Amino acid sequence: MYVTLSSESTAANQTLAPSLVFQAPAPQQQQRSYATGTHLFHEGDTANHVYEVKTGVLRLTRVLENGRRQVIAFGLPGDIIGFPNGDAHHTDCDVVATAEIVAHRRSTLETGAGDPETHQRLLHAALREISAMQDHFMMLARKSASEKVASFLLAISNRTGSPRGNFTTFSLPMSRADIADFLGLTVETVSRTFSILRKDGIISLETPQTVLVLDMEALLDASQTDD
Amino acid sequence: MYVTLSSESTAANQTLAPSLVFQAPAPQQQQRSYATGTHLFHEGDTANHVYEVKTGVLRLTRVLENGRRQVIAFGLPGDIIGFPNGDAHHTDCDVVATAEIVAHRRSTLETGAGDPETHQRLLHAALREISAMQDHFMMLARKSASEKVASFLLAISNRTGSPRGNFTTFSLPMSRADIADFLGLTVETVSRTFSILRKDGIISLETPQTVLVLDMEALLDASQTDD
DNA sequence: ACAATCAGTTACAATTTGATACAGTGATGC
DNA sequence: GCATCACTGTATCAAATTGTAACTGATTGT
Repeated sequence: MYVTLSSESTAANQTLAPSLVFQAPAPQQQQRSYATGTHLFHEGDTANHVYEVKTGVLRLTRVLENGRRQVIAFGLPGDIIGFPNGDAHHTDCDVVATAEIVAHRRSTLETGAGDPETHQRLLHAALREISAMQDHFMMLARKSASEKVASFLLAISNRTGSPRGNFTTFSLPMSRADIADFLGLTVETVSRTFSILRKDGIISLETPQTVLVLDMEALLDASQTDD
Repeated sequence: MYVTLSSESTAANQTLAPSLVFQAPAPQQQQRSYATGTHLFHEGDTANHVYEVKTGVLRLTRVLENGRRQVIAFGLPGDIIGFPNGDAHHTDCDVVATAEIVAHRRSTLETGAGDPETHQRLLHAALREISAMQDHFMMLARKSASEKVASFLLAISNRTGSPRGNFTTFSLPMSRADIADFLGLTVETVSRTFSILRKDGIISLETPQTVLVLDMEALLDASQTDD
């Protein structure tokens, strides 16, 4: 049981989707490029595909009536996103940094028909997603602001960082507001925490969007124990 | 991308599970009863089954080294829990209130072999799980303490409540500490918030574990807008 | 019967985070 | 060139939540 926002049931007693019609073996799925700002789908759209990110960055968001927004996840290279609930997407999805994406038919996820190997791959991606989200729960609920920001930088660094001398550098294509809405903080708090990390000599910002990690060990500490 | 606690990859580039050996059609899965306090599995255990809750309440938890604990979810009747990541469970699972449970083989989730209908049902449960967890993100990150507690009571009420005159009543088999660790609060804050709801005439506690909702409308308001 | 323990509750102080306001910077457009 | 706008960073103050500690009532064991 989770505390869902609407009253829609999360129980297992909902009706099964009608079995899908047979489809001819899928042609080789093609990779397409999407520019920054492009919407891949909106909340409520019929979900025809799940998306595999090859390069670039996507952003999954949900918005409440009162304007409160949550960035559910960022889609980095290697991620598969857009898992549907029933027939519909339940988040919005935008491109944050120009992305190369492979779209897989939803039927490939739901039935093995035509491409059992990809079916398995997508199924396992969904299970891995559940596991990763469970970890993220702990982060949202049990970490302080500075731990959250440090953890975030560490995660991006591990996924997209490249070495520069003894240091590691990476870009943050998303805005401070996106980071705040992802971590459950305000922009001010995110900004404050970046400043502290700079003053402590742990990171350096070449531009607001370019991070240089000066002391990876300290960043790791900061992600686990509060200062 | 999520901010996972360890550095384990959440990317899609991990190796595929070896294809599973053929299994004879599953015999009718039997329902078993588990007493309060029983452990269904621990973090790291090999995952052989996923569990469908028929009656009772389960609790999924993760613990950090420093003692911080997160209750990931409660398993209420209708829920399917214990989705594995790779071969292993990534949470602990305990019985909070004596439960009747049907165990489904993991292979039924991962391959359709033997029981394609249950395979579909489990797959859809996993996708519904992802959606429900995304909603829960917003709750953990963007709701105040009182909104969280009200939302929680509302969710339990909707799932397990029974009418008593014009009111609704239900039991809370989990401790205040469990509720706090589920909502990302402290026990004191949970307790305080219960008291406020009582003083406002929204709920009444016959015992600390038995809730009577006196004003469902007000509880719904409290779950969405802070007082 | 009595002490010990534990869950829950309450009060108060301490701390963190959020809200507000404002300044600096770079991009865009007229 | 200059105004405008979006984004970022900083400081100050207010509000919410946590931490600490004390207290209650129920339960357990001796």
